[in-house]
Amino acid sequence: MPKRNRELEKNYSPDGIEQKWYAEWLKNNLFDAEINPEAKAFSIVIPPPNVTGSLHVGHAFDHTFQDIMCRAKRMQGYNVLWLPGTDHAGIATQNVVEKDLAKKGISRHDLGREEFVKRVWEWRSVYGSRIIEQMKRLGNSCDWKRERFTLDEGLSKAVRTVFVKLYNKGLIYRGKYIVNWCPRCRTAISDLEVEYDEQEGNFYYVKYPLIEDCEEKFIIVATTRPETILGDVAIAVHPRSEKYKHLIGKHVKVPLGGRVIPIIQDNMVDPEFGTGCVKITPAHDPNDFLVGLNHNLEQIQIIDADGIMNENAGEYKGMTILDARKKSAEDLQNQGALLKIETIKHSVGHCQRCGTTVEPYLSEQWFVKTKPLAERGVQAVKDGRIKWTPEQWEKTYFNWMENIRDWCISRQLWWGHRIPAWTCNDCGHITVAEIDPSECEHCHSKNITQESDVLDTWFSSALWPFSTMGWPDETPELKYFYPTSLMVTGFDIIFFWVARMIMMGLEFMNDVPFRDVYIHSLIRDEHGKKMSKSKGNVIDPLIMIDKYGADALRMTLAALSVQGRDILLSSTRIETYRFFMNKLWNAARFALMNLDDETHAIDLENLHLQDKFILTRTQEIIIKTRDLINSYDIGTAARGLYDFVWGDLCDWYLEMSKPALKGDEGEQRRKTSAGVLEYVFRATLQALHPFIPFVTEELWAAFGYGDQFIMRTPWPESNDRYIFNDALDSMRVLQDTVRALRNLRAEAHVAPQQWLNKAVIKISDDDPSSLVLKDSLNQIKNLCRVHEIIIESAANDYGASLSSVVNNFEIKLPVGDILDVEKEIARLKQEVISIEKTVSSSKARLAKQDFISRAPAEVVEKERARVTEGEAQISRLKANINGLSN
RNA sequence: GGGCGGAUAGCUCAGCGGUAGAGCACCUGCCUUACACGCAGGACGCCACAGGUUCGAACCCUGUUUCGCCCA
Repeated sequence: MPKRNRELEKNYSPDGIEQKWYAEWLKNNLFDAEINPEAKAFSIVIPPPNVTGSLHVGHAFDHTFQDIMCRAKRMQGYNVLWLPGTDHAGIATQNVVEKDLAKKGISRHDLGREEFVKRVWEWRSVYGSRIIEQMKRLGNSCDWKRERFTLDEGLSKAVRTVFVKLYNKGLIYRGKYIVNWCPRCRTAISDLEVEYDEQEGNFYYVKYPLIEDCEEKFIIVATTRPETILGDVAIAVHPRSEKYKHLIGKHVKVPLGGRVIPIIQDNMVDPEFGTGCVKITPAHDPNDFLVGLNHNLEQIQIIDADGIMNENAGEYKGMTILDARKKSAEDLQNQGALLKIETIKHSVGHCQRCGTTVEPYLSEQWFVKTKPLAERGVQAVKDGRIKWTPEQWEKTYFNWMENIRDWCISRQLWWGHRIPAWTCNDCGHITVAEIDPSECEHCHSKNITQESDVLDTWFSSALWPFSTMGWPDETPELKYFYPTSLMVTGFDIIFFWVARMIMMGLEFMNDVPFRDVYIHSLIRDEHGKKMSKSKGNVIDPLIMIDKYGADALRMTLAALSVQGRDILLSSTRIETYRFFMNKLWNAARFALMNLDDETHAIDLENLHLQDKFILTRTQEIIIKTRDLINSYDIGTAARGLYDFVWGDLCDWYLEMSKPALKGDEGEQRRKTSAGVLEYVFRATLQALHPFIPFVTEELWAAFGYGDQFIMRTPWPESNDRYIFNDALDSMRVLQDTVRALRNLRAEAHVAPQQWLNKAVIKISDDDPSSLVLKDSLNQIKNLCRVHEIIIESAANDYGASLSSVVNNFEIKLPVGDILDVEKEIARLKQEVISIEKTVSSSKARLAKQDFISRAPAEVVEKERARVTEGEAQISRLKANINGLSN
């Protein structure tokens, strides 16, 4: 027998309650994944957040979505694994620790590699769990016992295995190429880690004097980077350029430095852009680099790794790029080589981590040859082995995968997976091995040195779906939970994670890493602006949780989520759902006040309209919510639950049940009503639980079901016996009637709490609505605060009345002297006009032969009914107007 | 330059072939013994523009305008 808690506070406060239940769930190991081949599995690996990070609202959304899925699937009988963890964020973490050291005046070079890495680990042990603790505040039901870190032992082993296998397959290579270089982080970064940004810049028109005797004395080249002129090795023109083709093969003098360089032809030149020819600086521009390779041009490096001009830059040596740019422009000006300067908008790359302008930099780096991997990745989606939601993102994925470029994976950092390659100082051979070798595999020299670079953090993230489950060992986890069921992430991360995980999963597991990908949109501020610390428009989820509770934040994020549109969040939005928690709380409080400690059977023979209505709606909502969650439409699911609880349950069902619950309709009715009430609340709390786990667990206990966690209950089953086909229609009749009557009250300025003596419903005896209304007479009285409702078909006169037409009947509210006749006539006339409008438009339709013959019969019928009903309403209204006029 | 998405009530968004919906904001009454974190009522929309398809279009098609985003 359930022991109800009838002592709920008047207002819900999440303080303490959320912490309490989270601790309880942990204590009872409710998040632990079970490996049980007898049962179906559902698994998600969390997209690992950066270990230096703190939970932002984007994470909160991403995690709320995953948590809803996991909690719902548990209730649906799956063994659920939600595997959490963080990534080691090479550049970011190294930056953080270096900044700390800098405060003490120490550089990482002072410490040396080994000591520095030790310090980073120390930092991680102190601060690395911050974001994990924050996830717990949100209510994440992750299996924390399986928490992983991309740099932990197991994952490092996986990284090494993958590196060696790819290298042996020829899919990893080393070479000197132009890469994106961040001079501040002093490392190469991948294409994906560069963010482009339109900037105003100068376009310098520079004269390069021709050496050979020609008609013209010089050729004009436009460039945004005059300082790189020092590294020019050629001028390129389009082979079919009318303007320049006669100059191909001639030479020019570089205006700075005075070297003589050739004029070459290349298709890459856009004859329409700038002056129609370009200078070629292979060491400092990615396009020029390729041109340089094709034409066997020299690569003159003039800028060093710190973004400082080097010895090849002559008198510019030691200058920063910007100083050199300024000085070169001045020097060109002074020697008359600068024709003009225009301002142009061009896109400039910046380091995603620190914002520094990225330099194209020629250096020795390691790359993954991605094409063969990408082909399989494309195939897996085309085959339907991976399904994208929303589907449109497939295109983005295909587009990237089909135009994929090799991935620069080496980073000139100390924090990360050190590349397992050793160069022989004697023969130059590179030994790549899973276990640190003691000699060169080629010449057996012991004089070998390990590569100092580490791997891109995302290299290890790409392995996350299987490395976290123990790969390369064959573990029961892999067998049971791989491929994972779902990957949930934002579209900004499709390439970083999703695409690379797919490639690596197919290559090493020979199967996709996840069956479904759900891509959600980004959260922006209330004005649609991207949240950023510098703009100061960041909504901190932890502050929101403190203020409104995790449930309110979760429900907000869930309800606002729509496919294919950014989510605009503001704290007033969260407040709305905070109010919803209170509404639910008070509805439960009301229920508890009206339930005894027994659970009563629902006597199907003893149900009233409101019972049938809410039972029917409950069946709908549990099915609909389940299906919507399973199709990842949590927004519609959350909004549906909100409307159900606030509208159907609180506004109508609870209000209508009050008399029966009080015992006004006898003991049998009280018991049955209590049975319905309890049943509905159980199902409602269960359906809400994945969205708002804390308050539902608290209320579940308050209802006296504390011997079992709601979290571990099965999803409510729908029951056909609780579906009453005409209950919803009947309810609509009742609702229309009540609204009309309330409207009349408001019209007459009757205070809400004031009881009126009498209202009259004029309805024909054979109208089916008549029975509905008669059956619910008590409810109507209560909802409208009228002592007596007369339902009759006769035309009795009750004196001066306000009136309203509803469907095929009429409501009159006798108000006597207080009736403002003129105002009432005006109101009724207004009503006539509006009904006439719809009637005439319906008539116009019905007059068209095409409509009658082509539209479905039911549509035509509906139109006819509209006319009949409308005309009847008009004549009633007119009769009332006449009555008042006399 | 290529691709994607949006344009619906003052704001934020649902709806996506059968005469427009919610929340917030606004206006009018109310502390009616679950809830003022509330209740009841109200006002507010040529559904961006122009064509087309259809008996019928906010919804489908084609253009245009405009605002975002991604890729080069």
